[in-house]
Amino acid sequence: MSGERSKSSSSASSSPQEAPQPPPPMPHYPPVPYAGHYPPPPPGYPPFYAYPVPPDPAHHDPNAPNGTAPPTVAPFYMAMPPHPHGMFYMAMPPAAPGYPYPGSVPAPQPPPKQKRKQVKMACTNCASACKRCDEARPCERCVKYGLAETCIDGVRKERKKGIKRGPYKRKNRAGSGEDVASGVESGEPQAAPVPPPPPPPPGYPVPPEGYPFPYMYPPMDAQHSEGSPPNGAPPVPQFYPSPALYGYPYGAYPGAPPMPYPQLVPAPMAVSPNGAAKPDAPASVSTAATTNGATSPDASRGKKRSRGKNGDESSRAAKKTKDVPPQAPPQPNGGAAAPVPVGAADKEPQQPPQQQQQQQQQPAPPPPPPYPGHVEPTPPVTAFSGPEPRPLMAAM
DNA sequence: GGTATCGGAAGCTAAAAGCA
DNA sequence: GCTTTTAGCTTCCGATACCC
Repeated sequence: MSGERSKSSSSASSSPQEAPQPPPPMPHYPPVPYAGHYPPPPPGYPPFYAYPVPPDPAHHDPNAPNGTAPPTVAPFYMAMPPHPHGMFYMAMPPAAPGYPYPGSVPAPQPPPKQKRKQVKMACTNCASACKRCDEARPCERCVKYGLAETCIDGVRKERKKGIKRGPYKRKNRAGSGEDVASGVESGEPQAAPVPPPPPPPPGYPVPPEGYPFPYMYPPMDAQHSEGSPPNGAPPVPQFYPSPALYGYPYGAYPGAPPMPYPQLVPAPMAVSPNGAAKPDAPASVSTAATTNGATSPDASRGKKRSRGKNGDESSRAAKKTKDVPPQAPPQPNGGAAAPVPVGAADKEPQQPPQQQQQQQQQPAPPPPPPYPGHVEPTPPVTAFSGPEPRPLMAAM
């Protein structure tokens, strides 16, 4: 629907030195045929509507009890106030627990990863093989491979002493109100902090304080702008309280009190000094960006290894036990020197977020009515008596 | 199919630093 | 003293190679 959304939100970091440019023209999206799985909206319903993503059986909650079917969500209509023609800028709101993202983006709720347990001291056989050991002696693996008689504890290397360290930085403890640096130590599920609203796309003014995102902007292009003054004067930027305010996750939920559609609100003229949009930037916030050179867990996966036919313990022993070689089982095969491992060149390339666009092929609304210059109050969405209408945010 | 090899992330834990 | 942080060291996951 709002195909411009993803492009605009990420390009806001463009340098303010660039010359202001008009926003890209609003593309015309042909009406998408109805998907056919859901009943059509009733007559008179607001032009935007949507349905939840059908429950995906592949995404089974591992924490759910066995046999529990994934929750199903009844079809609902996504109400949206009539909006003006022109730029339609929306940013992705945070997810809320229990509700899927409407339409496109799956709510990122990875299952809690179980912490790896490791034994205090692995036996020499397991340690040399880098395999899981257990507390029993002989351990399970040694028994399996007939190494029970050599299954003994290794010797833990003594830690170096006298290592000087600089003054350590205090981490934030829960409730201390200090700098939030950790929080991961507590192990308790914490409410995800609401990210600050992203800046508007280049060329569009920053909304005034108190206007939550997503924002809707009327067109700034005076040539085909219905919201611009007729005398050729620059259009007055106006902000519209987000439709998301009237829907999930900002307040719409089954049983929520109805809220009226917003009125058009003039905003102070505060054109941002940024420049042109960069349409190639993805919309997703790159929280996974490693800024300190730390490698992500996945970055090392899938890496090809050249393995030197062992015998030469140099590489392994050099890494692991520089001075206390484990009592490794005899290696029968003689060894060619291990080639140097491949470098960082074979890191997995970043995957572009294409899934969003695919999932946006969803029930399409009829074209919105012409914008008359202001938003007329529309009956609340709860006045609709369709199949359990639920006002939802309109970011799709 | 199995085991061997091994890079490196994850985890453990003791030393160092900070605090009352 | 105790608590907290840091970092050295170990465990073992997971990928690949090799062998039967």
